[in-house]
Amino acid sequence: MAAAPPDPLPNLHAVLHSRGLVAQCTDERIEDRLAQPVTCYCGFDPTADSLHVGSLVPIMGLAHAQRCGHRPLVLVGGATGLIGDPSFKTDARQMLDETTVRTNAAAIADQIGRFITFGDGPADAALVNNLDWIGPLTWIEVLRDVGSRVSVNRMIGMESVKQRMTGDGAGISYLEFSYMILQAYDFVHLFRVHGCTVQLGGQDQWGNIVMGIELGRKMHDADLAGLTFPLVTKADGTKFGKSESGNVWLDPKRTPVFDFFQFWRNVDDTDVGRYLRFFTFLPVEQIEQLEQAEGAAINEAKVTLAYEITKLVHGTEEADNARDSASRAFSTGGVDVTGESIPSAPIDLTEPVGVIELLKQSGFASSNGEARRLIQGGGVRVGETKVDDIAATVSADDAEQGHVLLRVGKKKLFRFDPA
RNA sequence: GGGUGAAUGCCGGAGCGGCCAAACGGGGCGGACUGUAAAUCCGCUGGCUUACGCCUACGGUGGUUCGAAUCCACCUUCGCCCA
Repeated sequence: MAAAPPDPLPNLHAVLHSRGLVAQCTDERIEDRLAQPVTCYCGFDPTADSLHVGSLVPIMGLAHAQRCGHRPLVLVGGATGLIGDPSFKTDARQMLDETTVRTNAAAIADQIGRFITFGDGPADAALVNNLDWIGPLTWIEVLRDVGSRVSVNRMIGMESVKQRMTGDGAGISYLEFSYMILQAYDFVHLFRVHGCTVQLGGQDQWGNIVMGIELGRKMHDADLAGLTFPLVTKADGTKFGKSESGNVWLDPKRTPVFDFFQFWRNVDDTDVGRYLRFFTFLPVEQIEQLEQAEGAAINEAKVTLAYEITKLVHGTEEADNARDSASRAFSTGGVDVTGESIPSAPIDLTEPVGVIELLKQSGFASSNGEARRLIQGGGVRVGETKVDDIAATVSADDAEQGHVLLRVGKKKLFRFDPA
């Protein structure tokens, strides 16, 4: 074993624990294990060409690991993405083709690269794709080397499988059933090739992680461990990570930075402290101070939360932009909302354009009827002026500081830039 | 393979052959109140239309009827029971 690093780094488990990021771990003595630098991994599904905020917890987990001197492996599930994880899903997942999976994997790795450092150093992260080792496997090899060491009795006893086999679920196909074997095999492979001994994952991955550990013991007498992160919940009980417009993505093309910022700015009071711990690197002491705030002062903490996360994901400049735009739009009542982060589109104002048309172009209304209802409900403003006529139009004269700002409700903004 | 039940709008879930764009609940959106919070209250919630109205919609295809989400036949899918 290598000598301890000269500057003792904080213990990963202690760090994660202090931030409420530990749901379960397999090893009572995980702290001892993590006293030495280890190689750990966490998997991400390449189901889209961007991650969304739901993946931030595992990303932060890997980032903390790296900061504690460990070597993170980012596994993109190229192979498992071709199958679909059945864990706690009610339906079979859509399968993707290999080209898509490869493209998505690259995009995802790029996003994760903002949180952790890739390279060749001892604690530098590496990107691995399980398609590279699972792809070449033959059916016979798998059955003989892996299948002989896996108990179906155990598998059907797992909660994630049970749910699909009983009740009113959609049933489970053999394909999906095999998913967990692939994931277990990943762990064993990474142990063999990279000396990886710890797997991190969401709480829903517990069963899969445990399977990998058992398989490692049976195949190589390996001593593996796992740690899961808690499920991110919301005070109102709804699913975390969704906004009116669906998933909140890390890709600014899917979720404009302004909307991203606002997503965090608008979290429930009671969630702020937890989210600060989960999603920022701010010292716990500072977070404790922030969450002391009572009443309206808690908004301070929300701004910090939104700013810090936006900075991590989109960079300082974008974060400044979003924060300033938001504060102008909501606090000072000004209309100087020119920040680049606000969703916007060009417009031709040589002829007056109906407000209904603008509502449709901004995506706030999907039909004339919906746009009309919004106006009739009193929810539409152009700049600071409330629109109360469904036939209202906007012309070049209505542009303020060269822009037309369309507002729906209290929080939704869209900027039109006249050509 | 046999028997049986179901299939409705974003979801759940009602729905005597006409009064059904379809009760009710949830969700979502808008408004009031606030702190860009929560709770509460009010309104809206298929498309086109200023509106009268028209169109599309109750798994699919045909049929009965002046008229069908509601009746019949077949098909598809799912659930349950038996083998």
